[in-house]
Amino acid sequence: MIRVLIADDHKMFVDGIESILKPEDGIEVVARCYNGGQVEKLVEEHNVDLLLLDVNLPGMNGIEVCKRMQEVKSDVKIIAISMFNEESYVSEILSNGASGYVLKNTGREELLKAVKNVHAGLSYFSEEVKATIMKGLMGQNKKKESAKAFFPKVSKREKEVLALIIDEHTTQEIANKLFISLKTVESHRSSLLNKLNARNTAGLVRIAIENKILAE
Amino acid sequence: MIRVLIADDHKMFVDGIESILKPEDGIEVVARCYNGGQVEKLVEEHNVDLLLLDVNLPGMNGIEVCKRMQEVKSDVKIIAISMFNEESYVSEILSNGASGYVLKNTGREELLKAVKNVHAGLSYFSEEVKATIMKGLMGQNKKKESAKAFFPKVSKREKEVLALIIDEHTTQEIANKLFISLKTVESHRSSLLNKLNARNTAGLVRIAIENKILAE
DNA sequence: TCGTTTCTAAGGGAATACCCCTATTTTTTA
DNA sequence: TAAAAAATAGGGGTATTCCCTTAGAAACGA
Repeated sequence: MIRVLIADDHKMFVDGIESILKPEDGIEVVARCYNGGQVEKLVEEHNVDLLLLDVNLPGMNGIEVCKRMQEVKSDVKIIAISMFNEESYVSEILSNGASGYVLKNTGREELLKAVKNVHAGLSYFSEEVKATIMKGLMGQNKKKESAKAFFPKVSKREKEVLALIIDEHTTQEIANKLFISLKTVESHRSSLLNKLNARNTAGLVRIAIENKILAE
Repeated sequence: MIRVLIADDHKMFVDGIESILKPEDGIEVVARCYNGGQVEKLVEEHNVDLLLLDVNLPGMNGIEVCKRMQEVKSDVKIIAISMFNEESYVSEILSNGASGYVLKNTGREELLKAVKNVHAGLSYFSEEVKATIMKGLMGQNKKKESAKAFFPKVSKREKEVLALIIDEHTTQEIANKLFISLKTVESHRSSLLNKLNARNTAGLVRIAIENKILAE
């Protein structure tokens, strides 16, 4: 018997899910709630196996609930449900412990399949959700390039120096490693500060990492 | 007519793809090659619309070829083909311009669908590939946590100081902002260097960002 | 309440980074 | 082939970080 808790602030929707799951053998809806804060308590009280969790809950949202569940009761499986097919929601909640993600326009058969799959230790995602993620993956590069363009290009030697700075080497150590003078390395550091618009080493490292300067 | 170039170092495999595509109306294999270096030249010479590209090519690998194509001929569509359903390969090549990713065990119908979809401006991925990516998304969190555990916990005040360091403030500026003495901030810096096992500011910033110390 | 951690702070000194300037040689690119 | 960019390097000085040691007060957990 799969013991299910439904958490969604739209009552009509909770009823809808329940009416789909109720006739099914082997599935029992043991509780329902309309905000995130109650989830933890109900999971304990009703010995819940699987949580159908709305991503956009009032109060404590779905992502926070997921994190909390991982900490206190990581054996409860979670399927995220959402109105929105948003890449950021999907990746956020999946990396915080959800095993499935279905959209609210999902039909009866698909929902049942999701519940059974996830309970069996597998994962389940709507086709649309998978498509969104793949699309996001493809888009990644373009955003980077537009952001990158704000910096004058960093030369090959500068990148070498930058890499060694990030790797915690001092100017003297860098000079020794590259067989050049201390003053030359200082020169490169100075250019880097200018080009990346940094005030000091801390900024240099942060900007270099955030903009993946070394990965070009 | 879709003008196709096949790039794969296994001749038998190239022949296989060609035999699938050849009988098809509207598709023509205009060239084939067995290493990455030749791709650019052949694409120009044969006015190629779509490139079927092996990810693991000798010499210049598929990912590099993709990057190059985006720079010099971004209207050529690319479908990546690979023996391996590896998350890193998939995300890498997709963020570098490929519109599809199919595995080498893909059947005739699926390959044709991929070619037609991608040529029409859509994308195409094998089911197994989509599953791999989703699985990868789910796994992200666990790795982070295990890495985090290696550090002693950073106190609240230390995090404030760390944040300001990363934001390019000097010790004096931080002291002023937090209404504490210069020496106190130095003390916090010193503890941070110890706790995060860093040699200097550069390391502090890198380690803090890589391990998302401030996001806890 | 008692130990532990955290936050606070200091002196003093060595090491490192940052800034200004200039300048030659090599490499790249238009 | 001339101009531009990159790599090299110096002098001289200031600012900042880093290291060592010590230590009181506050907050916190058991």
